[in-house]
Amino acid sequence: MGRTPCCDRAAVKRGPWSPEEDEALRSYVQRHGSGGNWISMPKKAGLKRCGKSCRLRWLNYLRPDIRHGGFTDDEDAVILSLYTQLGSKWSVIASQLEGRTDNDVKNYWNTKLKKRLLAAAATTADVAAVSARSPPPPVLRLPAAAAPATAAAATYAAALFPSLAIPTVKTETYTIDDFLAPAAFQDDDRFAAADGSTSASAASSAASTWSAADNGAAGGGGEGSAFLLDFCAGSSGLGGAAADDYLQLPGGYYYPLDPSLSLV
DNA sequence: AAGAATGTCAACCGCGTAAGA
DNA sequence: CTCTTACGCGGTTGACATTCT
Repeated sequence: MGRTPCCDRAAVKRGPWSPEEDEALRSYVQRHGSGGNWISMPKKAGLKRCGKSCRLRWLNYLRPDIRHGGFTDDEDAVILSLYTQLGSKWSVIASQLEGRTDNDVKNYWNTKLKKRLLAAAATTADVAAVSARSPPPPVLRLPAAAAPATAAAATYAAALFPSLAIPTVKTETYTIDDFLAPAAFQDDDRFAAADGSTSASAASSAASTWSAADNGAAGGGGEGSAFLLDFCAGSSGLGGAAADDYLQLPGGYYYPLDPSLSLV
């Protein structure tokens, strides 16, 4: 039992697009747009393709404002920072990079940036020690219900890429039950809790109330406990900074553009 | 030179969800 | 309110290119 296919697979062409198909799609979309309906569009454009395939081809390759390859250091920093704060929200991350698609960012992360991160971790003794306690690498998985940015994750990224400015802003303190972190973070003294205690002590105090089943999004292999995280969210309490100083992200989150805005 | 291994990236799959009937 | 349809997204696959042995 599977989901009903969006189109008749036997009747549509699949695989790589030919230049002729590209031109047919490009000229149709430029003349008429998608018509608000990608499913019916291929037929109108004279293409034997699934509508989803057409949409993907247009969004990821044919759009005139697309840039491919050649990611800059600044883009690396944004990707790294947003990934550590938001996780694999590729569409959100890509929306902050002009001309980049979610597919491009995702591929770039999976094939290059992640490896650089691991390589950096391997050459940094203390970071490597953290990684060794909880392989795979300590990517923070955010609670599905709240998904706040995390200063701890940004701090970790800063430890790996000291030359990059990875800002965070603390606007509110949440209770220890609200946020969970991978085991790799929990007994590392560099990740201080908002109340001034270390994450280790915070984790220890909360250990009795946490279990792996409590939050499947917590990651870190299932072991571990909660710890208090600083985070940036919401439009109130941005420390008096102008709204223009922040990227507004879906869900009411804000990403500080100026490193000097770090309030943690 | 040839085959194997690895890297890259376009494309596909299927799920969640918004919108409309 | 329920059901259907289409869109958007993240995860995964597979073809092709490149590097290694």
